[in-house]
Amino acid sequence: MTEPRFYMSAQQQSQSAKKPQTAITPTRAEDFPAWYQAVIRAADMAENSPVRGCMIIKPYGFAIWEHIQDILGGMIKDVGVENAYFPLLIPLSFIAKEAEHIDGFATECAVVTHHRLEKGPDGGLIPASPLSEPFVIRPTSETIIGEALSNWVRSYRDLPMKLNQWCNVMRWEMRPRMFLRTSEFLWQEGHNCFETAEDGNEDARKMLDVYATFLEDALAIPVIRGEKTPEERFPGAIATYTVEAMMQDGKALQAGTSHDLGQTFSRSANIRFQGRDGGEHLAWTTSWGMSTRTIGGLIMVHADDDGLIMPPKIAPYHVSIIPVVKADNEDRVVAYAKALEQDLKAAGFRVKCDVRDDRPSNKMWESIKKGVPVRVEVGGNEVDQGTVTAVRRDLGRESKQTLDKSAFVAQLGGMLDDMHKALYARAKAFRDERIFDVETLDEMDAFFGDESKFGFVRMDAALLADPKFAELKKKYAVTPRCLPFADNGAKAIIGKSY
RNA sequence: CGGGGUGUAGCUCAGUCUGGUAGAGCACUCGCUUUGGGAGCGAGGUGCCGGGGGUUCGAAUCCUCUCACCCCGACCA
Repeated sequence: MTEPRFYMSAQQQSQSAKKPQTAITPTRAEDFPAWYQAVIRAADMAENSPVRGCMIIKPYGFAIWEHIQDILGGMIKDVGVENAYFPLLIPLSFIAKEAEHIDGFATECAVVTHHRLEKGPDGGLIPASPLSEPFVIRPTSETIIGEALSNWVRSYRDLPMKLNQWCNVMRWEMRPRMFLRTSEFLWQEGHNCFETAEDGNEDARKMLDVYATFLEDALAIPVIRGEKTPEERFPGAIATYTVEAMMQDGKALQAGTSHDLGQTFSRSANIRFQGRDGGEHLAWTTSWGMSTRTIGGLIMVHADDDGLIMPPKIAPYHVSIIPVVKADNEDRVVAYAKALEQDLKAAGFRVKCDVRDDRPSNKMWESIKKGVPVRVEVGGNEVDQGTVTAVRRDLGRESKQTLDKSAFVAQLGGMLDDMHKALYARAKAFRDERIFDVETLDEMDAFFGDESKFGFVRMDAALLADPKFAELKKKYAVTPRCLPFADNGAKAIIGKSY
């Protein structure tokens, strides 16, 4: 890895020449996976727990998830879906009902087999009473929600029925990674139920659109919308739709999926209704989910060698205020900073006024590493002049400007909008420059074989059936990410993925 | 689940080959001087050397088992 493989503006490059020390070591170019872990720690988002594959999400990381819940949750309700909650434990017999489904999930299920602990001979505790039927800790809830729907759906007048739950799920992962693939993770899973095949398919596509809109408008992550190939489909689905994003190492991340389940689960769960024709029919269902993995994507799309960069709409804080005090002006500066905090809060912004007893420079670096969109410094000069000095995280110190306090409060919304657009544009340009159209599998071989190139290949979807594609897939550990809607299924996007 | 690597202070790591009283930088605590992109000087605290078992007079170091983390695969809505 000799050339810089990551996005750097000329400005950032000159900066790094001046200041080779980055807040995060190693840098993206040096060791991307280690950089990713370091960003999470530096921003105090999460850490590993005593339980393998299960992470502790710390307040700063969880605040991001809460904003995702607020925004995405609102969008889900806006399309007529209601929230509910279903059990964590699923009877083994439910999971076993659908053959293809259990084939897909069997290897990653955690199973609860006992319900009581007793003192063992060594004084330790041992599970004592076996359950008559083991439970599976939900890896997803199609089966148990299907069971409920079979009771709730009687007539075509009950349809559509649209449910969503925010919950944790467990999939026993062989290779866990913070946020990206943890054994326990948080998500929302939606389960909708319809009268006709057309209604179901239209819904699966609509919910994918909700995800795409959310990712682009709230997280500033550009996505490719498309359909998974049959091999990549959700077990039991007749079609799986996906939104794929490109990380700064050129790998793909599936940021949300939506499944047209046809009648697979209504058949196994017996979701029947009396139709307009008086006859009995199987319902058509969909399911769709987005998880805390998205937070990993957020990091890998936007963060830089100084740490996180938060898209303003889901940033835990829009602004951090850093008082720069001297011995003789501390009271005045702190009072000014707190007044500014109140003004900004009154204007609807999320603000952190950092009055801790610490050096201003340390507070600034913390703000940078946490990716707070706008950092405000107020000291004696600002107090005297009634101004604030503001810096945008994505642009760095070069963007430092001093504004009249009231003008700043009035302009902050616009600054945050601009930053959102800039993050999106930067990520989109990065991605678009790294999607390469190829005509043949030899060209695909040449692309993935070239160390200096990384990203996605786009090619004729018919090439997926060529036996040589299977060889290349194995050789480079790449997979078809999707058949983009934009090409009406004629093209396939190929890449490495998380 | 296969292959490889790493576990030593809050963090990054040296020390392990060749066994002999536990180390550095940063961070932390106190004091003074400082304060607009990671301050300076002085003083101070910090460890079941991942865990169990062994070899040895003596183990961070050697042997063995185990756990965790990281990487490459396999697997994976």
